Parts: sequence; structure tokens; C-alpha cells
Amino acid sequence: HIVLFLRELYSRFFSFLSWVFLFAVWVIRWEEERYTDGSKWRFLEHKGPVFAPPYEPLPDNVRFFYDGKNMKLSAPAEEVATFFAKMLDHEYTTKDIFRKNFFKDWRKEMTPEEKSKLTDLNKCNFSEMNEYFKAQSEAKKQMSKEEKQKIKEENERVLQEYGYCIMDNHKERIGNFRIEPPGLFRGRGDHPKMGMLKRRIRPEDIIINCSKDSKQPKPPPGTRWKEVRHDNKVTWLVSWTENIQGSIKYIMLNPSSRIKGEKDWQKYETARRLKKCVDRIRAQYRDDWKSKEMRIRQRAVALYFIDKLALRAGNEKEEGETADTVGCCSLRVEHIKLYPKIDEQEYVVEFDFLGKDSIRYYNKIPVEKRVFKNLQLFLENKQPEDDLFDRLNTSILNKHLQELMDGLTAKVFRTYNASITLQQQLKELTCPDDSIPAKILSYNRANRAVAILCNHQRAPPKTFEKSMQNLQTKIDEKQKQLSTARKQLKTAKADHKRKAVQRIEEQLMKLQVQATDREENKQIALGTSKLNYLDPRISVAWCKKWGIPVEKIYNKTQREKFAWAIDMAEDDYEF
DNA sequence: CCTGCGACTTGCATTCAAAGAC
DNA sequence: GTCTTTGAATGCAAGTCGCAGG
Repeated sequence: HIVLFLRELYSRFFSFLSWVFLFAVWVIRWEEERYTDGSKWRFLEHKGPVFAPPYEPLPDNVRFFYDGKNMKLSAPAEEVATFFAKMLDHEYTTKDIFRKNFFKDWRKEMTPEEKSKLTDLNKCNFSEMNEYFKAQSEAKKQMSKEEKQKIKEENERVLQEYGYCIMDNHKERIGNFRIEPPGLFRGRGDHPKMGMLKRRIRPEDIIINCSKDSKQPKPPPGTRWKEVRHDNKVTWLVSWTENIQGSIKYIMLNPSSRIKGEKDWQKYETARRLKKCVDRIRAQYRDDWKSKEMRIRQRAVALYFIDKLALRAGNEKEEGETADTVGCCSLRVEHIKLYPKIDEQEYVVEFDFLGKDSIRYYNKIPVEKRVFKNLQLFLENKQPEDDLFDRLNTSILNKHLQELMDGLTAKVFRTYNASITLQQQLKELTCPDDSIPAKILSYNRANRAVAILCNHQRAPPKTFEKSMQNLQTKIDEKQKQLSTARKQLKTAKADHKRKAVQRIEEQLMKLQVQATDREENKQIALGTSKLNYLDPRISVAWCKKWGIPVEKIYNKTQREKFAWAIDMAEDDYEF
């Protein structure tokens, strides 16, 4: 007995120790390691990027025709031609700007002879190339299991070698360790640069960032890096300058990494601080609607929109460099319409503009009389293309916000309003007696409310109608099944019959819930809000409170990204 | 102030792979 | 097993915001 007792004591002691240890690890991982000098790490080691595979010239039997005549292209010209040929089925290639930009850049890659011969894109026939690539992708699909397995293994090997780095004491997953391959730029919306050639990135374009005491990544044989630097004030491992906009691209860590997780946590903590003082800020901007200064009134009305409608800040953009899209501060007169009275409502503002990614924002909302009067004032003597808020920009607004609360910027309102909406909707929609699938439907509905607030849209999936139909047939079948099962139960009141009925009822309910969920989600994208705006601790707490496994709302990747929240949040967490 | 740049987050679409239907 | 469908992973464009330098 004594031996058993000691054993028990030992095991308790060790389980206690391991608990202490785990807790310490948790604290170290999420609480410690705030460098006070702005540095992001002390040690960083990685293998550098993976480059795009080199161009493989087309076989001779794949021909290109100009003006009906077969023509063998030089390798550089041929490569660019294949980019276009691959996109032939896409609507892009019919657009004037796309064709014009492509042709201009293509000609730069041609030999002098090619340049003098190929003067009209309309006379170019890429169809054999196009068919060749279609056949190739078809062949890829038809590959044997073994061949597919081999490719998979090779990918896994590359991932193991290049996909991880050491940052401080952790091995971390890298987000995007492959360099973007060359191709034709496809902007979103009406982009003036669509069709331009995105050039191939070489080692000589690459800046490596790592710590001095690390093993430096080696450039491919016979090449060298543009630069190797040791800047621990930034988080990126690799950077290069892209040729379309001249902007810098980075290789950074995966969202599951310490450095991203901490930043994410910080973001939600800032939003929670806003929660504490949002009433004061709202009172202030309402007061500012009456200011004698125009710039203050504009600032106050803009902030009201950002708060109420979750609009983005709206930085100025260089004209002609990008698609014409706007956010709050860059709204123009042409983007709003004022209705003193419409459909029984007073002081209605109609918004209609293209926002980020050229997604349309359309909304008609009644506003306070004072806001309405201010808007009328802002519109006076202006042309449609003039700025609505001519005395305001994001930098002015953010400076003001900074004075109202440390760390406050326009986007914090989006985070705050998204998260608080989720929390409040979950409270409102979750019925304690509901089954798990019904509760998850409620969760999705709460998530959907946020997505609608943030205007997160998607193109309805091409197969949407069909997949809805399929689901409906399943439901019909299940209903038939249920009625037969019920009949059988009536004739023979056996226990297993009763159970069968119950089981089928459950299945039917599950299907119906699924159908509702899918229908409501037709044009709404939940992913962005889930990943970027909703404090994951709200969701984790909700799961704990109602006994819902976290896996039901977060998949593996999401659980990795939100590991910090899954660790932290208890069932009583309040945003 | 204004402008441009740099770093980092956000966002939709496409591609890929696993699950489910046949 | 094979074909379809679906959800996850990836891709990369497009925002936000702070800061340096004139």
C-alpha cells in the first residue's frame, strides 16, 4: 500500500510539474518576448526562397501563326506568348487594355526581326499553344497514382527544406516561400495595368534578411543575392521589388507563428480598449457635427460613417496606376445621393461606390438630421468627381484618432464593430436547447451578420444552383424515408423502430440546416471576417460555453492560427 | 504640410486535395 | 475504383498606416 501511495504521490507530483511547465511555456510564448527597443527577433535563420522553375521551350510540333503563317519564336518571346496562350479562354484577353499592355510588353522581349514582323496582336494565332497546355493539364490529371505520389513527396521535401525557419527559439512555418512565377498581371476591376508582363525574379533581385550569427541561405550556383542584410526591426525573411507597381514583396511567416499571433492578439486588445472609450468618442464626434470649422465637421461625419458602416479609411491613390476605388476619406460627390424623404424614411443617404478589390458597396441608410445637413453642405458647389471630404484625408483622421486613444486608427473601428457584433449576435441567436448543428447555424448567422457589415462579398459559386438542387433532392429523399419509417413504427411499435425514426429526423434536420446555411451564404464570404476581424476568443468561449467542439467552427489551419486564443479563452470571456 | 516608400494586414479568386456519390 | 463536389490551401493583389525627407 505504501508503494502504491508513493507511486500515486509521484505521479501527482509530476503531473503538477508538467502542468507548471506547460503554463510557463504558454506564458513565455504569449506573454513574454516583447522587445522594448522595437526589435522583432534576435535570431533568424532560413534557407532563402524557392525560385520559379525555368522556362521549358515548347516542342516543335506546337506552332504559332502570324497572319496565317507558321513562325518559330525566340525563347524569350515564346515564353511571354505562352502566358497569353494559357489565358485565351479568359475574358481578360478580350479586353482592350489587357491586349494593349500585353502586346507592348511582349514586343520588348522580341528579337529585332520578330519586332518588325509582329505588329498586330489580332493577327497572332495562339490556339495550338492553348490546346497544348490544355492537353498538358489533362495529362496531369490522368497521371497514375504512383506518379502523383512521387510529386507529392517531392513537394513535401521542398516544404521541409524551405518551408520553415528558426526565429529566436522556435521553428516556425514560413507563409510563402516560393517566389511568384513570371506571368501576365491581372489586376482586379478596371485596372489600367492589366496584361502587363510580370517579369521573372532572379537571385540578383532578392534581398535576404537573417541574423548575423545564422547560417546564411545560399543563392543558386553561379548567382548572387542582391543583398544580405541583418535587420531585426522587421519580420520579413526575403524581399524583392515587383515591376508592375514598383512595390516591394515579402516572404514572411505563417499566421501560426509567434510573431503573427502576438500581433493579432495585440490588434484585438486595441479594439477592446476602444470598447472602453467608444461612448466618449461617439459623443465627441456627434458634438463635432456642430463645429464652426468645416474640417472638423468633415472629420466627424467621416468618422461616423467609419463607425456606423464599417467603411475603410480610404487612402488617396495615384490616378492611372490602379483601379478607381475609394474608401471613406476618398469618397467623391458622385458616390452618394441624398434623399430628404424616401420610402417613409427621412434623411436617407445612398452609397454606391467601388471599394477594395473593386467590390461594390451599395447601401441606403437613414442618418441623423445633422449628418444629413452637413452632407448637403459638403456637396455645395461641387462637381461629381470632387472629393466629398475636401478638408480631410486618412492622415488627418488618424492623427485625430491617435489623440482620442493610444493606438486608435480608422481600421480599429472595423475590428471593434465586427467583434462586438459577433459577440452580441451570438448572445441573441444561440438557443440553449438547440442541437449542435442548429447552434452552428446560429454561429454562422452571427458570422454572416459581420460579413454583411464589412461588405465581404463573393461571386456566387458557378455550381451554386446545381449544388442547391442536389441538396434539395437529398432532403426530399430523406423525407420519404422518414414517412416510411413512421409508418413502420405505427404497425410495429418496436424500440429499434422508434430509434430509427429519431435518427432519420435528426439527419433530415441536419440537411435542412445545411440548405438554409448555404442559401443564406450565396453571395457572402465568411472567411475574411473570421480570419481578420473576429476576436477568436469570442468564438472559443462560445464553443466552451455550449459544449461545441472547436473543430466545428475552426479547421486545422484556423486552429493553428488561433492557438493563442484557444489556449487563453475560458467560457466566460468577454470581448 | 506633402509625397513616396516600406512593412504589414486584408481580400477575393483560383487551385488542389480530400471526401462523398455513384 | 472513378467521377464529382466541397472545403482547404495557395496565390497574389490591394488595402492601411507610419515614417523619412524635402
